[in-house]
Formats: sequence, structure tokens, C-alpha cells
Amino acid sequence: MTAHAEDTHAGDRGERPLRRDAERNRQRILRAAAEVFTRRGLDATLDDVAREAGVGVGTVYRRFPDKESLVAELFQERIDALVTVAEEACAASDPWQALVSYLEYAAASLAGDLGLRQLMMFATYGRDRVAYARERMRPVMTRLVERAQAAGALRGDFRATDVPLIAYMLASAAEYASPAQPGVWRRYLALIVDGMARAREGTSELPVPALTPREIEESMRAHGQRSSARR
Amino acid sequence: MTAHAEDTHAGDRGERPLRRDAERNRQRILRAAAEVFTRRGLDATLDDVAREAGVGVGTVYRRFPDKESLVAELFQERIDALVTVAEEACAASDPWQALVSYLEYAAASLAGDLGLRQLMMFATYGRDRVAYARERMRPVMTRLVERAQAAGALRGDFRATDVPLIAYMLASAAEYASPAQPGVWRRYLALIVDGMARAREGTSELPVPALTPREIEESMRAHGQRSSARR
DNA sequence: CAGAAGCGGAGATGCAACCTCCGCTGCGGG
DNA sequence: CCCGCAGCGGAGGTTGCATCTCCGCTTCTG
Repeated sequence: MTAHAEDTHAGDRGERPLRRDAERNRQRILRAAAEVFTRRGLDATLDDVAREAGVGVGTVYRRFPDKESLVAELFQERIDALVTVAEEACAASDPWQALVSYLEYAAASLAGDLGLRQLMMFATYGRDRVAYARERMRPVMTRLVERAQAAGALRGDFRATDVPLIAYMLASAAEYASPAQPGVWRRYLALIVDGMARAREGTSELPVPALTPREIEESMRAHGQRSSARR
Repeated sequence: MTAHAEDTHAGDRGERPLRRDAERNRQRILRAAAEVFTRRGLDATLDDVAREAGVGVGTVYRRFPDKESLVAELFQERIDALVTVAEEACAASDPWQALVSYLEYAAASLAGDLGLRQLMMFATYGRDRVAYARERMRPVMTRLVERAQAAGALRGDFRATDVPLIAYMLASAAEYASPAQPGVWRRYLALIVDGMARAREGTSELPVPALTPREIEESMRAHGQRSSARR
């Protein structure tokens, strides 16, 4: 979202600019791909993207040599955001709040974007870019955790690598519940945050109601459909 | 593992018993299927099962009309266990311990058995049996939770439906980390349990070390391989 | 030892994803 | 304004995988 409006993708190495209709289609494809990969994950087909964009598959393949390039171009920005937000959190005044906020940000990112989640957690596409992002993230995360511990708020046995795993768990819950109640992950974030404190008197209020049994069944059914299951 | 040794599957409606070699193969197939579906999930092929069992695919299909029957026969026992253990927990003396123990049991079951997890959480196979199990589970779970709350140990906003979701989250973490450290889920269980308490002074000790950055990368890579990713 | 039960595994069938190809469309520089 | 060429659509080639069938051969057992 922080992209410059005039990102016509010309000028990168003196290629001729695209014809106007072609450029318009290119933008449509990017928008459609964002939508589709975000919602349905990286397993979505380029045929799906083309349909969503209202163009033919051929058009997609003329513009992007393969799925990987499209994915890389799409997610670069969001991956960078995960790093820069962490860096900003490091500079915040309240170390405990900073850590909690970042955890919430990371979980929200992965929970709301199945594609990003697969990209960051499974090395299927764009290995190098993701590895680089992780590398930059590591010291920042460590500092974030250690500051919260030094402030006496965070339990001493918490580690920097717990952050991505917790975000992943929450995103899993989010994906599971998404057909019925996409926000429940916040409930479990609150629970975990209460577990991360060094000590506490009462409990924070869980911000979302639990799923009803009916909603669980709804989620089950929805996932059952999508998954493989012949006859 | 609690099965009777003499489960030759004859007598169910007066069918003739199988020839001795056939019965032996049938057992081999069941053993192999348990192994394969537990480790690799329900997406494993019946060809995989046949190979593991050391028989031809044809043999598998002669004995079990389709994948679903085989899966149903295999997992019935384990599904029932999830219910009966919950019932037993309801009778335990310490309500808080009972709830925590059950959570641990459920998480361990799902974490160690990808097939069971898919069966219980996604309605791909054996819908009816699973629905029935859930139905029986519901009141038991509610009672388990309410007892722990009445004892003053469990926070008041915890709900019965949180149990399966927490188990699912932990199982997700377990699956993710399985290539490097299959036991980390216990770390997050401890964290969550600390979050479930109505209040606490210190922290329980996290029972497993966090993943190292190296181990996270290892997990990433391993999952990337398995997943779809042409060229 | 004969006839029935059982076996193996090649391959029919069906499906889905990736990507190519080519005849048509419509943009835009002269 | 008009025509050459960039661009378009989407049917279909190719590949790969999973389910299940079929039939000539083997192995039990009465």
C-alpha cells in the first residue's frame, strides 16, 4: 500500500513501456493475484488469478514468466513490513506493550493472509528473500524480548523464536475458524499473553467470544469440502 | 493397542472366515495403514499403504472397498479414547489438574497423529462417527471446564469449545516443528495453561527449550519440500 | 490334487495444474 | 485515418498423481 502510484514497471533496465491496455491488465492481474493468494493461499492456480482479473491465462503468463515471479513481486512489500514494524517496536517506550503489539501485528498479518503465511513459514517460493527477512528479524526480535524481560514484565524463559511459532499457531486457529469466526485468534492471543506475563493478579478480558459448537462444525465442514475427498 | 488379539473380523454377520494367508495380509495392511496415516496424514495413498504392508494394491482394495472404510476401521478406537479419557477426567479429584491433563492428552493425541487430527478437525472422512464423538464429548467438556472454574482455579471466561481449538493450535505447532523438535508443543501448552489460571504468582517452568533459529529453518525447508512447488 | 480363494501390479480412468499456441482484436504512430 | 504489430483469449497439450479394476498366475485347504 506504500507503493508509488506511478509504478508502471517501465524504466527497469530501459525496456519499452507497455501499451496502455496492457499496463492496465497488468495492474488488474496484480490486484487479482493479491486477492486470490491472500484469501486462498499460494496453491491457488494462475487460472484462478486470471478469472478473478477478468483476463485470459495467456495474458498472465505473458506478463509474468511463472507463478514464482508473480508471488515474489506481490509479497515483497508485506515481508518487509514484518521487519520494519519489528524495528519500530524496538524503539517504543513500553517494552512489554511493544512486544505484545508486535505479536498481535505478526499474528494479524499471518492470520489474515494465507499466502503470506505459507511464504514465511514454508520454504516453497522465494526462499532467498524470506531467508534474508528472517535474518534481519532475528536480532530485532531478541532485543524486543530481552527488553521486555529486563523491564520485569515478561517471564524469563520466553525466547525470541517463540514469537514466530506463536504467530503461526494463532494463524492456524484463525484459518480453521475462518468460515465461522475469523477473529477468534485474538481470544487465544489474549490467553497466551496472559501466560507470558511474569505474574498477574487477575485475568485480562478475552476480547472475542469462544466458538459455539455449531460454529466448530461449520468450520469442520467447510475445510472438509476444500480438502481432497473423492466420492 | 488395546485390541483383542483375536480380532479376525469374521463372525460379523456370518461371513466365512478368510483363508489364513488372507487374514495375515489383512492384519499387515491394518498395521501399515496405521503407520502411514498416522505419520503422513490421510492424504497418503493406498499405494503407499500397500507398499508399506508388502502387498499389492489389489489386495488392499479386495479387503477394504475404499479408503474411507479402512480409515474408519483404523481410527474408531482412537476417537473413542478421546471421549472416554474425557469422561474419566470428569471423575478426577482435582478439577484443575483434570482439565490440564485432558488438554495435554488431547494435544498429544492430535500432535502425534496427523491422520487423527485431520479426521477430528476436518470433515473429510467418517463424518458421522466423528460427529457422534463430538456430541458425546460436548457435555463432558462443559462439565470439566465448569468444575475447574467452580474450584476457583480456571479463569471465568474460559469455555468448553476452547479446548479443541487449543489442542488444534498445539498440534499445528507440533506438525510444523516435527522435523526438528517434535516436542515443542509442550512448551506452548505450558504457556497457555499459565494463561488459563485465574491468577498466579510466578510462572511454571517451560518444559522444553525453544526452537533455535536453525531448527526453524530446518522445519521451513522440510515443509517446503513436501508441499507443491514445481521447478 | 483339484478347485476355489487370493494375489500382484500394470494400466484404465479421471482430474487438476501449468503453460503454450495461434487466430483474432484493437491500439496508436505516422 | 489506417494498418502493422503488440496484445489478447482460452482451448488444449503435457505432465503428474490418485483411485480403483482386471486377469493371468500362485497358494491354500478340504
